[in-house]
Amino acid sequence: MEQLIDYILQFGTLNKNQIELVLDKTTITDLPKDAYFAEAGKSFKHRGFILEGVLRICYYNNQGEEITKYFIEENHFIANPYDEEHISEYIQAATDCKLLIFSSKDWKELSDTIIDWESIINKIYRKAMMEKMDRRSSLVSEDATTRYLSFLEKFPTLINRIPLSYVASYLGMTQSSLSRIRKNIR
Amino acid sequence: MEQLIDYILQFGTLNKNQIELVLDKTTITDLPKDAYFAEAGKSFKHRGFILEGVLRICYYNNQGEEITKYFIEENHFIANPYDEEHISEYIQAATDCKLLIFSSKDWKELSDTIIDWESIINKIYRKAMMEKMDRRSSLVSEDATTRYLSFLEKFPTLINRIPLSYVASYLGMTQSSLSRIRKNIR
DNA sequence: GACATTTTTTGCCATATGGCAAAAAGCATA
DNA sequence: TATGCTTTTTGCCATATGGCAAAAAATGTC
Repeated sequence: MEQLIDYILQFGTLNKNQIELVLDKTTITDLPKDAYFAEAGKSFKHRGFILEGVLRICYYNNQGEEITKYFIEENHFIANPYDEEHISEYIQAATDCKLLIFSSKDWKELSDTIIDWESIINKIYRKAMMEKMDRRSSLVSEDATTRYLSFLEKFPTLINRIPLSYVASYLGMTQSSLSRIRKNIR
Repeated sequence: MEQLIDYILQFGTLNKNQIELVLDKTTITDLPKDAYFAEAGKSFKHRGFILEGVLRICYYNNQGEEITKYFIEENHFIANPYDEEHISEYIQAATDCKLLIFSSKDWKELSDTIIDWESIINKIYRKAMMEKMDRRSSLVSEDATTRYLSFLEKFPTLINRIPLSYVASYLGMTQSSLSRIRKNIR
């Protein structure tokens, strides 16, 4: 579980006891590919940290198409982005994942016990949101080929591990267009 | 300045003294259309709150095109989204604006004095980021006409107040395409 | 290895959007 | 109102992307 601590310590400091406390609260879990970590409309208050694998946030747009809003990578936290009782989107394992889970009770205990916890988590949250925002933003202003190439740069190992349809909906193009783009690049 | 307080109180509670303190720290300023509130590469540590008007965040992409990343509306805070010493984008008045400004020193004082300040601000920040993220996200998966129509819904009064070029770059299309779409809708 | 199932690629053609330059419209100022 | 400047619209044509269905390839299961 060093991974988790290493990651957190990039954003603030914790002493030995605090590190113990955090580790104490985690439960390690496997989430197989395609399984949901959270489902739209259901209660979702726990938190997770990805040790291995990639998850995706997705929803259905007005035309009923499934859209991948963003991917969450290894060494990132998973939380309800709206910080509400229920979640409005799906959080699904895009590959087999190994996660650390915090129950909402344990998480609250961490906030109450570790003085800087909230502030550290907020730094992490901000950085993560801005990253996703920027990525999304550049998707709007580039052509399809450029979008795909930046995807490859950002997620170099992902393309062979998840269905193309996820990538296509993330990049805002149809799967056949994506397939043609891949052909042209070869 | 009731606007500011009303807005903050949606996210937490402040007592009379705390409200006084916050108001004490604000300076009211006019920012004329096209003026910059912050410029890429420069130091940017102060904060603002928009009483009237709309600002936009923009940057230049790899092809040197100016891209509007998002708009910040009335009754929202303006801050360096990366929370760093320097800013990497431009924050520009899209219309004449009336702002409340907090110096970075004053802002820090608020954090140090008002126990819940950070937590309130974080809630505000999260909500704002998620809104922008969602908006951006739907831009990727819709066709140009739909994107324009949702823009009109989200910013009903903006279209006649700012150059079409800002809107086009925000929506990820050329200005001539936007112009043609407008023609078709009429 | 053979089969069923899922995922990816391809062909054909329709449509949407882009690029560029000129015209038109709008706006400020004298 | 005339003038110059900026913004928006338009025409013409090129190109990119979508839609749909079938074929091909990959994957899992017995």
